[in-house]
Amino acid sequence: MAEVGGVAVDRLRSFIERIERLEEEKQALAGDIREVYSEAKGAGFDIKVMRQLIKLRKMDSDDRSQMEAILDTYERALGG
Amino acid sequence: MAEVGGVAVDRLRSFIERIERLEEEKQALAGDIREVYSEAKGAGFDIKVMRQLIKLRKMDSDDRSQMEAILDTYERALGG
Amino acid sequence: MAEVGGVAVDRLRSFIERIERLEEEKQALAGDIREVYSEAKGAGFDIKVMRQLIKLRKMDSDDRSQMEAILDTYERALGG
Amino acid sequence: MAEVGGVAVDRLRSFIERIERLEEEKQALAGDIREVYSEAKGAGFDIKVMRQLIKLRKMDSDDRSQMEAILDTYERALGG
DNA sequence: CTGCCATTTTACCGGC
DNA sequence: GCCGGTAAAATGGCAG
Repeated sequence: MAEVGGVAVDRLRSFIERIERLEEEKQALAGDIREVYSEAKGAGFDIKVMRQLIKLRKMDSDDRSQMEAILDTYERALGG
Repeated sequence: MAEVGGVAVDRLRSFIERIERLEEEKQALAGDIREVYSEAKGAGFDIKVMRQLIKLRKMDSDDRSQMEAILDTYERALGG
Repeated sequence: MAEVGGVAVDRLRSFIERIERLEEEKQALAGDIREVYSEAKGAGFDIKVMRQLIKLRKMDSDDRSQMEAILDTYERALGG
Repeated sequence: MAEVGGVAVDRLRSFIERIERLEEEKQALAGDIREVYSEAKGAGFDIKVMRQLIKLRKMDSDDRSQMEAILDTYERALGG
């Protein structure tokens, strides 16, 4: 029964299990993050503000990456 | 036939047609945008760079909005 | 800096501003669409099902056998 | 500025950095998952169908009548 | 035709 | 417990 309707069942199962394992780990991390927020809230911080700050910091680093990408493109264009 | 299975058919149809009309207009604008890019390309500009520039400008304005949101939140928190 | 690369900078700026203007309008329409969905939701319709209906209507001459999927969804929606 | 609001700023920074670190790890896992899908695609599997399978397996005791939808999709996939 | 990017859709989380 | 908004996933479209 290695093939059903032309599908390599074992291979498929293997891929799916790898993905499921990784998603479990991902969910665990999501849980950890929630805990940290919760802990911060307990320490008197405002979760909403924290999320906003983190978002802003991420935006800034995205800005920097984007700027670098543009410079790269320019360099390549001038070099070519 | 104003109701089928408890569904107000005419009302539903009306909503759907409004949405479809708006989406048509949206698609028309997407077409306009593509034309401008195309025109710019014809004038010798690099579309990829243009997209990057526009993205960066948008990020900057998002940054500003986000910063304002944080200040708002702080103000509300301090005022409360 | 109006003269870097000849008059190109001004030309580029003009293209970019045209695009940004068009994208603003596009976003405004997206907002209008969201509002209609919201209104429909308030009138008791199932937004998810509406989206599928609209998608189907767009297919038209395309593979209409997907209608089965919509019907299934309806059944589920009506049954729930 | 370490003393604004007492020691609070440093405490806040610590929480935020913990969260950012965890989110980085989460993103890394998301990347791993994408790679597995990509590998599966290279092996000839249909990613869209795989996603649905995984979704179904997660439901388990939940409304399993959705299995019909998956089966429909399979039929369509096998037919195409 | 393939990979990448934007948009759209779904799912989650905090607030009320 | 529900709703609204916000972040993640997934699909579709465009450029190369």
